[in-house]
Amino acid sequence: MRGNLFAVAVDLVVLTVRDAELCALLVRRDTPPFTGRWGLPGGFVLPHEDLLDTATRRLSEETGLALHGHHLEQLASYAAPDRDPRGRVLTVGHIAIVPRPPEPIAGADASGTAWHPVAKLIDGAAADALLAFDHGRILADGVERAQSKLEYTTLAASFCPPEFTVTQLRHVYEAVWRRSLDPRNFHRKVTGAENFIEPTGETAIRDRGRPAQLYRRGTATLLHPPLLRP
Amino acid sequence: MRGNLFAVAVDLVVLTVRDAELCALLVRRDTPPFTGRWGLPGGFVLPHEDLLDTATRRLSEETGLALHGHHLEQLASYAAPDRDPRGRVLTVGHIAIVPRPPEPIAGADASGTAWHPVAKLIDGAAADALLAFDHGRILADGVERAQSKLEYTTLAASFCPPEFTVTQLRHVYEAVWRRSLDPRNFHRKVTGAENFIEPTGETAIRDRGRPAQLYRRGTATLLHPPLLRP
DNA sequence: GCAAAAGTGTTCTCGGTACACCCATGG
DNA sequence: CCATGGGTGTACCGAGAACACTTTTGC
Repeated sequence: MRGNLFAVAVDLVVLTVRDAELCALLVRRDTPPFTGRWGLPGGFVLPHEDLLDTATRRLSEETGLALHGHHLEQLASYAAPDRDPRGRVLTVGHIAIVPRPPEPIAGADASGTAWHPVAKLIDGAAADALLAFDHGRILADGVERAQSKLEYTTLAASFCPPEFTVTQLRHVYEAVWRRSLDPRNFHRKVTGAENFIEPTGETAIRDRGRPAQLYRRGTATLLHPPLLRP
Repeated sequence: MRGNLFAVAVDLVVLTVRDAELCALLVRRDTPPFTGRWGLPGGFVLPHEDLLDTATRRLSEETGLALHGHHLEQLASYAAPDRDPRGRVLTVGHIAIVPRPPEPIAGADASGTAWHPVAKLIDGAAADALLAFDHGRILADGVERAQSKLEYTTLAASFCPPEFTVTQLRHVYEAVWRRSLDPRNFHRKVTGAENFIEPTGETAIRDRGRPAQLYRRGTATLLHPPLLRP
């Protein structure tokens, strides 16, 4: 068909919120190229796999978390001729959103697998050079996608455990957007949005202050009306 | 590195507005597979090319239009194992926006190259089966992307010639969204948006009615505030 | 009772919609 | 002067921001 062929890989921007910070999962590379540098989890697409199959498989292999209910979507493809010193490799970036997982990461097949706050990886002056390959760019694109999808979809709930409070949900928005929001207006907006979250009837146990109502994810995927960044 | 390699192609959803309809450029295939069927223009990525290079080259080869100022962006990648009967082919879909071009299409290297209204290609019951490969899906994704980008970017101006009237711009919105808009409110919104369009000082010649002010594209790429679909 | 956090009500303002109205041209 | 389309003014309405206020718990 054509003489010039590509290896095709999938890379994952796996995002979660820990301690009020948006974090990405990185693996320390133990083989060339870029040995010793941090990079995105990922791997090559096998003969029978579609792209999301590969992404799902690698996510479970590297985090030990099966993808039940976790959000996973394609981001963009990267294929600059010189992006991999080994030869022509096209990678399809994906973003995955997971609730804060138990630690250490169970079942990970890479020894050096850790969560890193994205702020330092993106804002820094020489941020591009911190990660292997063009993973700094892919990470930045993934974070931007997540930030904008919080506005008009219910993606934020994917960062939360099955049952959560409105305040927890607000902390997700604040961590991803890196802005603080008015708790009172936020409360009204998310409880007013159609099928964004639905009350369980239970309340959360707290050390002090009024107990908060618990909610679970609703059926909506699009937000009407959207929650725009200030 | 890995035994399983892919051919990598680029496919183009080239959009324009003709006679108040959103149209896509299709080519009639004269080689297998899908001989005789319509498909998106596109081609394989050459060894030295990045994805946008291939897209730019194929756009100019198939439409005769150089990409000066035309909008071109990546859409998504498609790599289902059975999407091409010849073997494993990954294609990176792109969308290109062009002003209404002179006809017939000059310099096209494919004899059967024609504009088709997208409505019939997408709405129809068996719309998926009309085009070669998974091009029906790629086209639908491209149209959806264009529709949503009209809301929060200045993309609509890319459908217009260098100088245009507010009414022409409104016809773009109406064709892409397939909704009619209030001409008076539309006028105020687009002339009020920062750096969306700027007046040339000239007026358009009309057969009847008050002459319209001419505008050119402004410097903004994002729309503040956005123009939301009703 | 007091502190702390959840949740509600009220006011102001701004952007969207609907639509009446005026302007500039050809015939 | 009339038809036609370009462009402006205005009144209403709903959503967002700011913030005072009430509720429910632990100590």
